Amino acid sequence: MNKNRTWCFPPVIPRHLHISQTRSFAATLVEHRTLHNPQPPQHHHPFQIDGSKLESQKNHHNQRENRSIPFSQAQSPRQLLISLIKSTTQKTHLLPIHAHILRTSLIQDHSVSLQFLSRAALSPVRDLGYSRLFFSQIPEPNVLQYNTMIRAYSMSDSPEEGVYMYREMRRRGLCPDPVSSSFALRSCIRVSSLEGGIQVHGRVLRDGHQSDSLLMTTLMDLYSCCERFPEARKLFDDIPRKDTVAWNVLISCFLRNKRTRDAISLFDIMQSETYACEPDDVTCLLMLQACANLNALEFGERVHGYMEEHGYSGARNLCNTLISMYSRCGSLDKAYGVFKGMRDKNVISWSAMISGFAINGYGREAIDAFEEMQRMGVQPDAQTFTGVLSACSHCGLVDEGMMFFDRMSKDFRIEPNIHHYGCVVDLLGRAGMLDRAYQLILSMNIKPDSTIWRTLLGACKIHGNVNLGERVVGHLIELKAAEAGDYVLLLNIYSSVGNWEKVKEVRKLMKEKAIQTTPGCSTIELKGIVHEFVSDDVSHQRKDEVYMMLDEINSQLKIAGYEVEISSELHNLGAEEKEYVLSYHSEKLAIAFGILATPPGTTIRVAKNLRICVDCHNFAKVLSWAYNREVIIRDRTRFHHFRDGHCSCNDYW
DNA sequence: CTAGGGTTAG
Repeated sequence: MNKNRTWCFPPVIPRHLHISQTRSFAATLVEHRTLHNPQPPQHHHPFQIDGSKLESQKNHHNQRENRSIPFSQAQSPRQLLISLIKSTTQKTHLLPIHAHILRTSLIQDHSVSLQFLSRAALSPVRDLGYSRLFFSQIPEPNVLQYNTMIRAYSMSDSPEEGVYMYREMRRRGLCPDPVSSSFALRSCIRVSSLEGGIQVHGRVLRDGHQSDSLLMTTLMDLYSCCERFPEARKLFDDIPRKDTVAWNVLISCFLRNKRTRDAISLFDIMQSETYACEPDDVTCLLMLQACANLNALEFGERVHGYMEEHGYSGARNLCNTLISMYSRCGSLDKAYGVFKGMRDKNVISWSAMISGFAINGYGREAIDAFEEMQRMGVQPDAQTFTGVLSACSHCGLVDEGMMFFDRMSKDFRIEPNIHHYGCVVDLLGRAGMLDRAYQLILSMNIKPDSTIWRTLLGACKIHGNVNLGERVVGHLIELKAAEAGDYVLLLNIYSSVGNWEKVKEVRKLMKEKAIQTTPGCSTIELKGIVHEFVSDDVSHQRKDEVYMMLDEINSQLKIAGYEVEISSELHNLGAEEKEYVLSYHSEKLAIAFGILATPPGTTIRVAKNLRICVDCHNFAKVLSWAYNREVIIRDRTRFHHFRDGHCSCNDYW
């Protein structure tokens, strides 16, 4: 309870403190405490008026002579020195104490030096060089003092020093306790050193600390950060009594390893009778992230409900995650509802809302929100601009986008990062200004990454620019980052201009390099369960019905005027073959399943891992009109809201 | 005589 109590002002520290003076100093502190203790009540509280600190300090000293200190509250000078150290917040206040400790040999007092060390090494002072100096003056540092140093290093810019100190304490014959190992592991995680972590793990086992659940969760974190999920899982299974945090760590392991569906399933498993573990706010946060990845709107709503029941729905970080989840699930109105209901919106809230508008195709609203946030006195940061610029690129607002890009560094002093450049390249590329986009990439003072080249390649595909497309693929190959999708894009560029020779060449190249194409995969959620389809999928339990339904839809849509779009996704197959391949794209299977399994009129929400193709885009457009269904498809980069034969996006027509 | 450790937002 008293942990949070702080002094109203930092006690004045005498320049040259001698041990004889410590007593009066101590008396000051005791008095200080009695003054601020609500019991017994003071008839006159000197600190109630703001800005009168100096004045009250004077009163305080004047009153000292008259005020008697109750004997029971008097403490030893040593303990008071510790309290004094604990209450310091600045390095300048530590210096005279340091001198005093050295002069009086109190440095040998482990408790005193530990307190001093943790003040100097951890926040708010956090001076590593200084604490290192102090540490070297301690004659025989003990485990706790080492731990403090390791902890400080693990949070610093040179975490590897933490591991070094961990080894050093062993050399000095000290046996690290679980806490030492846990801090050393943090250091390993920071530098993602799996070998270092495994060594610490080995020591942990030899020291017999394998039943320490806090240490085990840190180890899980290590393995999951180093992409060793099975090891992390094994550790979790061996924890005898798993608390909520242990579950949370497991969930975050699943999320980090892209096993989103498994992460979601843990929400119910942890609450089951076997484990009887209550999800907390962090669990909810992780669940919402999982929902956003999976487009699992219904499950997200369930988590939202759980949050409301358990009183977490007011937390700002959770609301921000809710905004992101709802908008990334294509439910912009719900996202906006949460946003509007928030009392204290920060940059993150505003940016989340702006990005939400952006991916759902509401460019104007995104820009309005950007203006509004500044009126509310919230300063945009780098990520806010990512949202604004992507809004402009998705909605084809070229002039506005360029203006924001310009103002970003000029008015807001934010240097463009790779994401900003990516948005602008996309913006220029879509608008057909391919050369300008190319020049922009060449002029960046950051090294272009594969994503940015891929963006330009996509624009080359839209505008059928063979020359630049080839150059861009060259850059990707140079970066050793060329993926299957890039070759497919190049292939499509060639076929869109009918260059079959080149198409053949690329195909051969892909075969030689044994490049595996990523299978298209679409998901649709029904009653909280996420169903997954890949092209030509035959694994779904209702596949026969789904295929039959798809055939029926195809014949209905043909009547409505839909034609299989052959010209742009041309591979040099026969026309019939082409039609066959295209008709079982994963998103079509998912949509067919949606029509099959939901009552008429229900909105169909599908998420796809790749970009939607022109044919499927047409398919969805006609279907939204013919079947009178709203269809919302989330592809790799954005949402397509289909209604009455139209789409919210301007990518295809 | 007591000290210190785990998950988490756009």
